[in-house]
Amino acid sequence: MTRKKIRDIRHEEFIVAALEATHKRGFHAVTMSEIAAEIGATAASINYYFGSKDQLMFETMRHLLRILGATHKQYLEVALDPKDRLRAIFDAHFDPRFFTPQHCSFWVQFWSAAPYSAHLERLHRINQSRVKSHFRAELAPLVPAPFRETMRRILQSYLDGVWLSVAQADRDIDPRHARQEARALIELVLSAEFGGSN
Amino acid sequence: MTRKKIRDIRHEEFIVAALEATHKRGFHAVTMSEIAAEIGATAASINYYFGSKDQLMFETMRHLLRILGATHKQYLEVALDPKDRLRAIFDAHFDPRFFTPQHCSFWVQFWSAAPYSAHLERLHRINQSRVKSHFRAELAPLVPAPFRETMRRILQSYLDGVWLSVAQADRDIDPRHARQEARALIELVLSAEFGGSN
DNA sequence: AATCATTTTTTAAATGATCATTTAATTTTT
DNA sequence: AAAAATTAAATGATCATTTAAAAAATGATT
Repeated sequence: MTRKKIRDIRHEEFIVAALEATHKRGFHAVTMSEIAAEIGATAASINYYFGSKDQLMFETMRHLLRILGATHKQYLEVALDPKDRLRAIFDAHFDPRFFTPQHCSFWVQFWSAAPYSAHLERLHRINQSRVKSHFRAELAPLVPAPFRETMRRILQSYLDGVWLSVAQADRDIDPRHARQEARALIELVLSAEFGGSN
Repeated sequence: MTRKKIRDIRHEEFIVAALEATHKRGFHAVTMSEIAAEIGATAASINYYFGSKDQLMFETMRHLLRILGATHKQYLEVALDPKDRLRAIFDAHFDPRFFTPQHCSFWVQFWSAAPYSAHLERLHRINQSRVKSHFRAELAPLVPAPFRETMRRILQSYLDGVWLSVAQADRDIDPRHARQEARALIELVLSAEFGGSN
């Protein structure tokens, strides 16, 4: 059978611990000991498994990106038309598995810090261009080319902004509501009178 | 004459230095010495004038908020109709005096860190409720009550999101363009068919 | 089952580096 | 001369990381 290696178990445990501890104490303030304490371990063992604090944070973000990617894929599989495919991007980001206080805190703080670390910035660039091309592809059949980039930037900025709000807890976490609101924005964007007839 | 006190001169110099150094090195990574070096001073003098690093950062954010408030006021004074007043919020945020790489970096990183400090959080709450009530007031004559909060949250999230993008430098700083795009979004929001006819 | 050598995992303590802040003295201004 | 501004150096605290040793798991051999 697929008996899990200790290495894999700890890897996952520490990532969950990193998310929880970062949510509690902040991305920069959180210490190795605090993260380790979440699962009753010591700081040294984090280095045994991850090599460094930075690497743990890096792996934690990759973990989030994997969840996001898998969720997005699921939604795309059941999408019936172009509008569904556009919604799938928001549905994935606002899926209850992904859209949690812990994930939002980590997400926002990680990306804020990314411009100051070559290692993190690489991840940021990769993710950013991935999201950008998804949006472009889904908007292509829905929005005329001259307006497409404007609409894409509006949607992407909105998406980023929701996280910032949530991380700052001036808006409750409510995946269902976040989705509804995203759909309202999508309707606005698609109902725009694009230059011509009406 | 209004001869400036040394105290006031240094106060402003250090705030500019904090913005510049934070932009270069990151909100948490930046050191007192680096900030002081921006104006050829030493770390100790920051404490002489501000008492602590935290307090300097706090005062720096208040400085940004003062600029924003004054700019907003100017735009409101020349606004002719409700739509102009709504635009004024975005115009102020995207004014060239405010919408700079330095300010964006500081702004985003400061607010990301705010939930983890009682001192900073207070400032955040005050500012957040100020912006919220501005949006509510300006949307009141433009959007029917049942849709107003949704539209407000869309606009506010968008506003937050633009900063996040800019701080991450995957979008160039271009105040004129940012304004145009905000106006496009305002048009979308106001052209929505609110419930009734269709 | 039991033993023991080997490997893997874990930890306590040491290390070393970095900083914000304080202090006491010096320089500059008034 | 007195006050204000500035600094160099000391202080003390915090941490990530390393090291060396201990504990736990593994597995081969009886």
